[in-house]
Amino acid sequence: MSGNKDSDFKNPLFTVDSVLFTVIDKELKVLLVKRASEPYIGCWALPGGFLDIDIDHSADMTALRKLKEKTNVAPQYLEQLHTYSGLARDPRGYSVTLVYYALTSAVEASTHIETVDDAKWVSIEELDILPIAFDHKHIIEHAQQRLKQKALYSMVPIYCLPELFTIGQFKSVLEAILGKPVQRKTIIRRIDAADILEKVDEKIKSGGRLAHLYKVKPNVDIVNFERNLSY
Amino acid sequence: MSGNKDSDFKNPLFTVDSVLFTVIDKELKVLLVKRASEPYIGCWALPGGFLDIDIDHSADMTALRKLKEKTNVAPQYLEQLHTYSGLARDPRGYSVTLVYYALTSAVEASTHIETVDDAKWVSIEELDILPIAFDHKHIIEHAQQRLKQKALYSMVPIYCLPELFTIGQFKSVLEAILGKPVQRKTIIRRIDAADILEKVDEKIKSGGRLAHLYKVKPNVDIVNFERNLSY
DNA sequence: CAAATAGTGTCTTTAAGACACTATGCC
DNA sequence: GGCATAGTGTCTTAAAGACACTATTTG
Repeated sequence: MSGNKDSDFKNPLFTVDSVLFTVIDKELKVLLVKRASEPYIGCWALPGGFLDIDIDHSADMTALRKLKEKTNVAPQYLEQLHTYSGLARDPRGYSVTLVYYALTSAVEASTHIETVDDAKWVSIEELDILPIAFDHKHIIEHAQQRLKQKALYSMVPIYCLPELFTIGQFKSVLEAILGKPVQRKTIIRRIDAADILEKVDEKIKSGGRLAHLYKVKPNVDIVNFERNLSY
Repeated sequence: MSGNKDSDFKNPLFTVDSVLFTVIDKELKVLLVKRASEPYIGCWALPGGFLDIDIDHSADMTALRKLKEKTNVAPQYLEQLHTYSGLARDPRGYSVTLVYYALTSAVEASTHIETVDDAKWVSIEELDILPIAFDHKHIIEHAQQRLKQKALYSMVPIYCLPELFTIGQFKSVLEAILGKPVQRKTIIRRIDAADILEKVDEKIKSGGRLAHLYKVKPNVDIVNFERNLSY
């Protein structure tokens, strides 16, 4: 029953946050911003904020808008993770936070991030030594787990890559996400089966033999495979 | 950034709804309740309502509480589906609804439902001919799709079954969810591999040879398989 | 030529699909 | 016995893992 007569409820505060991932130097990174106000002032937190009903057609817009403020670009992939709620998560009172997870290519987003000092890419290991606000460390772990799962059965990790990329780069991204080696052969087979990438008529140097460049075909959907990579 | 100083935003109305599934007579059914007030008075809608910050420790509690009001039992399985938001979904204004999907065994829930006339099990085909409130038809389709996906790679459909059940019943549930036949052999292999069910020392008649009864082992987690059933 | 990375060939392994077969209960 | 459902055996098929092999580029 969406909505009732009796809307004179204490309505909880509703916010939207995002866990934006990318892979830099074969390491999985998360975008965090430094809090400028209490509580948790000076701590690092997920980018996000209040849904503005006048400009955000939906919560997706809120997530994109807040991410754009920090990175100056829209992430290549955005999906809802979970909605967290309760009294204990924020000292100011009962809160409800819709969290997204998102993927972007490092090159596009990083130019802008490097110019500001209240936002940075944080590697997963760094999370243990940085002060993280609210329950955001827990949320990031949850998001990482979900991304890992998604990497096992879909092509979504390509959205951590720039428009043109090589199989070797894709392999690095997958290995950063999964935390374990992946066979080149398996990746090639999946690229073949998914049929959502096309070879670009261009090659790039990579330390050895020149590598083919690939890009995502226009207007393709996410493809799920019937079989996972092994855990 | 969960929360800010400036909480003087027009906060959207936040509600929690659930898509409760079960399988009755080899048909997938959804629990709907008849709306008693405007808008969409007399139409059928998903059970749900406002989060009560005084009694709901989290949104999960809201979903469970509202479902218990209608069925008198807690569903065996509950998971977040998606959060829907926007201006167009409710004529009264901008709304944000966290939707869960849930599974229950028909026998436990149905006794109570049959005593009230504002709640009933609706089969998926019936959705086209019943008047459905808000965007709930779309939400149910989304939930059904997700349940289907989940049935391909996990054991969650067992939560549509009573405590003790046979492989034949499990097969019926799977087939109702997937809308296509499934091999008994495949189910048996999965039960074996998942190792979360145990044979009960009891058999039940089923029209032919007596069937073994199974139950879920205590304190087991959801198991995901590395390979899907085929689409 | 050596080192490095790109890309192929192919054998093994795992788990599902298909389907024939046996088993057991009720009429 | 005959029907219906339970349950097994086993061959086929699909796709990942392992890994050796060839190809191409730079130094």
